[in-house]
Amino acid sequence: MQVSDFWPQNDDRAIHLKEAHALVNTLRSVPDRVRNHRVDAYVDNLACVFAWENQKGKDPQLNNIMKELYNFTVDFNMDLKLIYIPSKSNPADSVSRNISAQDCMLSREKFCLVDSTFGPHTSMGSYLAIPRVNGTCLSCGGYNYQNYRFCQVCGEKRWLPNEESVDHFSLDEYNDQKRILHLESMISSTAYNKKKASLKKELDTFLESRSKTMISATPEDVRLFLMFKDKKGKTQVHELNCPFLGKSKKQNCFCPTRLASGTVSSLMGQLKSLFDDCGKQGEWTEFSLLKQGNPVSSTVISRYLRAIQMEQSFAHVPIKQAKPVKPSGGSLSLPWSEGLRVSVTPRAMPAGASSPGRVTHAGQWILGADFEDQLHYIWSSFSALALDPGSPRKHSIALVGTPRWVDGKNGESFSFHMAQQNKPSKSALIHKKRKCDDSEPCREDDSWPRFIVIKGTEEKPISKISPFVIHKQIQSVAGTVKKVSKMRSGNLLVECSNKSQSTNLLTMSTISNFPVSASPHNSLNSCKGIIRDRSQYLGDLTVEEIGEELSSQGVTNVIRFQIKKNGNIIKLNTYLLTFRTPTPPPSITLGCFGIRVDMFIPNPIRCFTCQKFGHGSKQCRGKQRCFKCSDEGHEGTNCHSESSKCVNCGESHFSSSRDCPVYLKEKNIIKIKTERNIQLPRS
DNA sequence: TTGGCCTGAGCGTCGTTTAT
DNA sequence: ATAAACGACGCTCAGGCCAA
Repeated sequence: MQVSDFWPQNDDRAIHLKEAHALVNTLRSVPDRVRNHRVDAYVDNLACVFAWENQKGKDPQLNNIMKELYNFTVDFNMDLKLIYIPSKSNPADSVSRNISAQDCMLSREKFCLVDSTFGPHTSMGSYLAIPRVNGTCLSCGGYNYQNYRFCQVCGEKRWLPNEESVDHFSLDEYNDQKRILHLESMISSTAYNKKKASLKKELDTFLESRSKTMISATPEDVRLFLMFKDKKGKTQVHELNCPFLGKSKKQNCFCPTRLASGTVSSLMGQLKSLFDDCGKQGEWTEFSLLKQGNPVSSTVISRYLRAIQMEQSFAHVPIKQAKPVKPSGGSLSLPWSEGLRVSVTPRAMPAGASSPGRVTHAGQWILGADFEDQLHYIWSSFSALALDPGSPRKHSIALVGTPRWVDGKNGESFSFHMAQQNKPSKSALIHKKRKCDDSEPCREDDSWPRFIVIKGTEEKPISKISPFVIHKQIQSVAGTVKKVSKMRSGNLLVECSNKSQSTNLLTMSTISNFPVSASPHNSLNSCKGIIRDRSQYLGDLTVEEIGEELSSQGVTNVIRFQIKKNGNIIKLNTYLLTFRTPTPPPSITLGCFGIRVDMFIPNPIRCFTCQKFGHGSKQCRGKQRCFKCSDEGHEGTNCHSESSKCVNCGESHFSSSRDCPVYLKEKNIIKIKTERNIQLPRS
């Protein structure tokens, strides 16, 4: 029901008086609806709201209207509550800004001018300010201006004595209507519109079953409709442990069939268009008092689509129709992220071009700091193949992930783009895909972050959120995880059992409407290992070259140990490798030679200022002590004492001694920490 | 043959960067 | 400061494919 009225043009009262008066008039116009009721009225004027709430105001005129309003509520036994709504969110406001019928009227002077210039004319009826006179319609008996060709009351064509007069305003309504219908039918006869009409019918039926219409539908209704459609899909989405993972066509397994993510996206487009057509346009305003806009524009729906896309990318759903990829001159202009899934079929590797350590397998997950190198390699090898005229062109590259990067040093999230003008895309799907050759199953690798840190915000740290809510949220996002513990910083440390849990947790952005961020743990997801190249397979290769060769075996960084002897730097045959897995592999291959990998147990850090273990001099808050005599106030280089005393154990040896019992104890703690991959306090 | 699923091409819009 | 160029993205639509 819509009630509307207009103020006289000469009403120059202040807007708050008009608003208050309008409220009184509105209530008066619907007495039966408000009598004996509690009424919430949305008003876009704060002065009115405050005057009513406080039962007084500064403006006597406003107070008079409020008294009138009060009397009305008493007479009608009504409990009235005024709620403020900003003008831009107030649907009634937009109506009041529309052109009214009165606005469309010609003034008497303008009408006479038009009439004298163009002669007698038709239609417009009540939209003209001139009275209808001189002439009665034979059909309805209504009064008309004598030369009108059509009755101003019923629209019937009238016989006129002067048919020859020129009528510029007359329309060939019949033929125009016919043409409009023809044009309309052309539009509605297209396949797309037929589909849309069919979809609308289906949506109407669905909404009817929920006692809703398109006008009252919410994003939740739309999501339920999409889920209803989802059940009719024919794309089989395999579980991660299904042997048919990555296979196309229907397989003989119990994995569910769903709508392809592209179809869901297409459906969303059609639904959005349908809601637009019925007047529900613009962004969905979930948090305003009056929910309005297009429900398909809601974040509920876009998150649903993202989830579907993610689910199907994890399930390696192959793309049915494929198009060739055109490499853009070798320049890498892809947004990158942590946790991208790279899907490259083995045939994408040009024969002979891939060195043994660099083959990227289908379904491989690229994580962490070596991402850039790997992506460069994939892209260059792929480009090389695509540019090769003899290429069988049956390979694919697909990168799917979330554009987010976590700084390994500071643990901060920031967006990143390389060789890219614009910001990285929000879309998870980064590059077009080509037809997957499913002759070879996709291989899972285990380089996914097992330990995820979930941080709250300063306003709402994790500790302020109910543990039950946290538990439920983690359950809903990732299922039953291996372990959840609280870190000393107050953040949550979640240990995942499988890759999908890890990936799902990394997408978590809220817990109970409070923003949180999830990122891989900085140290627990990687480890270090030692290789001793006694046979000198590696010769004089640089660490960069070695790192590149070993990257496919999970190596993200290589450091070669060296010592200083007589002022000369001597390179040792011991290498420190960083792996992107929580534990190092027992061995790796250097080309065709296997070599054992030992756990790297770092030496305890001793502070050069206070000589205590566990921190460096940069973080030291203690006083300067001598490593020789343990006295305060001077360094060991300036020590003239003949006796020695350890700062840590008090025995007569230098604080730097490797035989110090405190040093040995520290070393043992670090060994336990490293071997069990646990945090220092627990070890 | 028909209807529905599925995907990619094309187009328009918007935001950002670069050139003038 | 402004225009042009560029890329990302959303939406529309057509056509291939497949099952009933």
